[in-house]
Amino acid sequence: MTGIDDVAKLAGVSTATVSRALSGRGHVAPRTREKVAAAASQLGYVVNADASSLATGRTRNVGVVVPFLNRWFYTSVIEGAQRRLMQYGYDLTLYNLSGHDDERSSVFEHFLLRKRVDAVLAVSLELTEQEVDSLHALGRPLVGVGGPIPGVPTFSIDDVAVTKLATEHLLSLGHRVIGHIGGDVERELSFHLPTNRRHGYELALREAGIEPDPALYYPAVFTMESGYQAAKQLLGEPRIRPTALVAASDEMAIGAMLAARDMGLRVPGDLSVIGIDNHELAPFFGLSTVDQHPGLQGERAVELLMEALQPSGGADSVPAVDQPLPFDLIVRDSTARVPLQPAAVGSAHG
Amino acid sequence: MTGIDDVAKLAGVSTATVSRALSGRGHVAPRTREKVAAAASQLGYVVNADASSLATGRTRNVGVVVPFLNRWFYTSVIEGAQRRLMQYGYDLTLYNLSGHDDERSSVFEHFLLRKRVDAVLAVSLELTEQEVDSLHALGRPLVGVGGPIPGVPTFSIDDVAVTKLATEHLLSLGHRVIGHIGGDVERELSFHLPTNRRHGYELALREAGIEPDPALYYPAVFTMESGYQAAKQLLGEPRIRPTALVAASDEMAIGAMLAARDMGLRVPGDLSVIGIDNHELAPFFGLSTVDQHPGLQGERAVELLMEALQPSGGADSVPAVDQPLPFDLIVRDSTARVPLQPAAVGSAHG
DNA sequence: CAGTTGAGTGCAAGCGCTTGCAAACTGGGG
DNA sequence: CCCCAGTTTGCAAGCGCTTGCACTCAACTG
Repeated sequence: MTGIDDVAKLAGVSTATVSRALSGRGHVAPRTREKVAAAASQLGYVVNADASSLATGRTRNVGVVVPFLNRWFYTSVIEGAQRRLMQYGYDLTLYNLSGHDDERSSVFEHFLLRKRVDAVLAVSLELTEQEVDSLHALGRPLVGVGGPIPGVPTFSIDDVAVTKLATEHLLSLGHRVIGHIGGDVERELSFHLPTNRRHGYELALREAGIEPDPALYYPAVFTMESGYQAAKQLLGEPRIRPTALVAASDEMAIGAMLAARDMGLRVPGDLSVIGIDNHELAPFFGLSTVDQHPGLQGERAVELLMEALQPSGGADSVPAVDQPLPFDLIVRDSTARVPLQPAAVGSAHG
Repeated sequence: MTGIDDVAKLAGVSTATVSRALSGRGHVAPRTREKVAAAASQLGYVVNADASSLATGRTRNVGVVVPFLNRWFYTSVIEGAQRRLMQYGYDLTLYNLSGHDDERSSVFEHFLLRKRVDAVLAVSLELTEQEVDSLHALGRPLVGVGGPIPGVPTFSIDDVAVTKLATEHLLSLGHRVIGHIGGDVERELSFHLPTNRRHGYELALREAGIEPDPALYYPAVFTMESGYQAAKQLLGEPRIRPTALVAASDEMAIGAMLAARDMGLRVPGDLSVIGIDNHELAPFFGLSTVDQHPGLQGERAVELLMEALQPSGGADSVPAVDQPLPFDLIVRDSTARVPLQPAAVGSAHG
């Protein structure tokens, strides 16, 4: 393995100069820099990350912790984060918490704390105060995505506003009986997201002068199948028949569309459906939705992390507040004007 | 930050003993070991990974390289790999190649080569000889998953056999006119996978005495939407009407099921559909498929990597051959006996 | 022209851990 | 009681890089 000494020898300078020339730190004469660069590339020299880390205390590596991996949202965030990290010359070490609880503590105690990473990005994780403290104790910046964490700078979309927007879209199309398929509050994984989304739905209704009917809400678990079943319940109820459904995620919304179809309802002819996410399948199903740009969330989080890693200011240079992220209504084919009531058909056409 | 010296002082021994006691290498008296362990946990000491790596040359970190992240197969492999790595006490550094080509060379030149990882797991990647060489030059074991790489130990499923099995399932149900939705050969990303799967399909037919009809094949790109469109083409052709479809992936198969439904065909009443993967959505859609256990693939790959990392034997201790992986036919609701021909209905019931 | 400044470079002391070597100790056999 | 083999421990030399400090030298300043 070629080391810095080999390069120094070939370039006819000291290792100190090689280090400075290659890292760009300190003063090096342009000609010297060229000589060093030439020698390095001739030898195929790449700096040993461990030695460098040991000497500097910086690893150029950030840890990304996710509660699940096999979900579109998380992989999108990771992808965005990775894209940016690579531009900054950083590696990404992945910690996946899916599985048992002991895996979680294991991650925190043995992996993250080993000084392996310069910073940590927590995706949709509600960290305990203790976990936040242990991370802070290491002097490692920590940024969250997907929801607010007390004492930690985070990025998240305003779940209330997002669902409110989706619901308002339906209201603007004339819908008045709007159902909601939301996350099961009992098993809220993160940030009261299901609750917030339900609040947004109810808020929009109330502002439109409609009192939310509990019978129009059905809990589900953020999967297509669960959305399917929830929709069947909601649509099968003969006493209250919604003309539109807002689902707390696109996967649930797609499940609802399939359920509607299986029940002989046309979307959007008989039923409008809107989701939240802009999942990769949304275009295929023609699903109207609210895009929450998860890739962007990852990118922004990394940018903040990099800022916090600047020596100027230190870990406290970024305020520990939650920053709202943009979201956009995307109207496709699953939402339309409210169907004319049977009774009204004649008059409308007459 | 507490270091090994602090622990040594507290335990009343030398740093050498602490190191040996904590790592389990070398002889340490049981009582000493206990004292050290107590001291370490009292101080919350965790070994500095960089220093340890520098001293030993081992990083306890493996690099996992994937061509895409946002695909069920890849995340499943990663999840499996991560699970095992964590058990071995290893970290997983993720390199995602999706995006531009320069990202790919960047990964190889600047990231992987920085001695950051002890070993590399390449998922569904056709590496160039040069890339393999540069990895080998580092003395880092390399294992592949998802297809054979010359000179590299790999795990992969036998794509020919898998599709053959799926097709034979259909044949055993009496189907004789079976269509195939396969990957587009023009844009084969990895390992001639689409071609192999098509071969398996054709092989099964030939063994059953049926000559494959090119008109029954339609290329697609492994997405639900693409499968949907391919199925529409295949099913819309009035001259040859398949009674069954084998798709090279579950996502395409699901797209095909939706297409069939949109065309007024019942699955499996009028059309049987089978996919390959056992995608997480397969159960919901009742899709018959062939499970290829991607999580297991990741786990097995890690096990092989760990074996190759054993000092006994070195990087050459594992033979550079492709090992086949198990796969299982999973019959759900999308496949059934071939529908009785209209002409045969009377006679059958008569 | 002496004094000041700053660029450019090298020396060498770490960074925190591992491990070869040797010393110290233990116990059993002759 | 001495010697030998085996066990337990400590010393100290790295691992490959970074960087404070000191030095040289050229370009300015007044």
